[in-house]
Amino acid sequence: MGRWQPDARGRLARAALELYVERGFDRTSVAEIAERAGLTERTFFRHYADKREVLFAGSSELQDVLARAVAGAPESAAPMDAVAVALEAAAGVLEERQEHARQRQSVIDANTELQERELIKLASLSGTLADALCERGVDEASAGLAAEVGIAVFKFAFRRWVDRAEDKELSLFIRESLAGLRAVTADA
Amino acid sequence: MGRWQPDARGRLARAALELYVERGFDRTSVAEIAERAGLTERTFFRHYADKREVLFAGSSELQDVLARAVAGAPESAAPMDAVAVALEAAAGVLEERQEHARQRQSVIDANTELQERELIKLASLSGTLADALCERGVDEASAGLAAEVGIAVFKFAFRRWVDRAEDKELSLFIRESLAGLRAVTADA
DNA sequence: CGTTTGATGACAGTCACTGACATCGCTCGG
DNA sequence: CCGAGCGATGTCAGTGACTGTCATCAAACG
Repeated sequence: MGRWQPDARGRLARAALELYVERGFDRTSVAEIAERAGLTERTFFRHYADKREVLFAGSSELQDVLARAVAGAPESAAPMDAVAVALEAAAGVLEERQEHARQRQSVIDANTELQERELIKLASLSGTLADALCERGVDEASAGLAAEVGIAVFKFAFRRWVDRAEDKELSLFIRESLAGLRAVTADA
Repeated sequence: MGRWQPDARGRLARAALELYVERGFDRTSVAEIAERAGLTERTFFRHYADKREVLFAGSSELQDVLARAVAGAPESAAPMDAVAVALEAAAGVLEERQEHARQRQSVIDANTELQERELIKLASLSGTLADALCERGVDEASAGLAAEVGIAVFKFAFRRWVDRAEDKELSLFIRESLAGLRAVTADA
C-alpha cells in the first residue's frame, strides 16, 4: 500500500459522490471523503477547489463540446440553429452516463449550495456559447441572447429528462423544448 | 447608547454594503460588519442566514412584484406577454434605486460566490413567474419555458443597463431584448 | 412593581479552506 | 548503482463562517 495509488483525483470524486448519496452533502465532511479515498483532507483541496467542485469537474468537457459544435455547425445555420446543434451534442455526452447523471442530480437537488454551483456552471456554458457564436460573426447582442436562451432551454429539457424514469432521449426533450420556445415566443 | 438602537437589520445591510464596496467581499469579516452596525457577529446571523444573503434581502420584494404583475395582466395576454409585463414592473422597482443597484452589482461582479447567490435568486424568480403563469391557466410546460426564457431576457437586459453610464431606462432594454429574442428565435 | 417576551450578548465548538514546511516516491543524468 | 531534482502527498497551525446554548437586558403588559 504505497503512498502513490493511481488516480487520486478519480478516487476522491467517487468517494465524494458515494458519501453524498449515502449521507447527504452537508452530513459529509471533507475529511471523510479523503479517508475513504485513502488520502488526507489537504490533498482533497489540492485536486478540487472546494467541497462542491468535486461534483462539477466534468463541466469543462461540456464546454469543449459546446464550443466545438457551434464552430462546426454549417455556415448557413442561423445563430439559434447553431445553438441547437450544440445542445444536442452536449446531450450526447450526458446520455452516455445517464445513471451517473441521475444520481448526481439527486444529490444536487437536495442541497441549495450545490444548486448555486450548478447554476454558475450553466452560466459559464452560456458564456462559452456566446463566444463561439461571436466567432462565427454573429453580433454580440444576438449571440448573448441566443446563448442565454439556449441554456434556458437546456435547463428546462434536462430537468424533464432527469425527472422521468422512462428512457426517452435527452435530445428529444431538447427538440421539444426548442419547438415550445418558438411557440411561446411566436404569438404576440 | 442603549442596547436597543432601531432598525438593526437595516444598519447591518448598510454596513455590509459599505464594507463590501470599500474593501471587497472576501476581505470583509462578519465581525467587522457587526461592529460597524454596533452589534455582534452572532446578531448578524440572526438577521441574515449568511454573509451573502445581506445583499439579496430585497429579492422577495421582486418576487411579489412579478407575481402580482402576471396575475394582473389582461386575460387576453399570451404567456410571453404576461411575462413581459412582469419584467417591466420589476424594472420599475430597480430603477427607483438605480445608484444602489449599480453599487451592489459592482460588488457582486467582483466575487464568484455572490454571483452564485444572484443566479439562484434569479432562478427562484423564474419559479415564481412559472407558478403565476400556471395560475392563469397556462400549461405547465409553456409556463416553465416562458418563465425561464423571460428571466434569461431579464438577465441580459439588466446587464446592459448596469454596464452603461447613460441613463437609458431599464424597461427600454427589456423591450429591446424581447424584440431581439423574437428575432433570434424566428428565423430557422 | 413583578412578569413575560423578544432581541441581543457571550462563549464554546465544528468545519471548510489556506499557508508553510517536511517527506516520500519516481525519474533521470552520471 | 547512486544521488539530485521534482511532483504529489502528509502534517500542522491558523483564519473565519456559521451554530447551539445560555445569560442578560429593554420594553410591553397586567
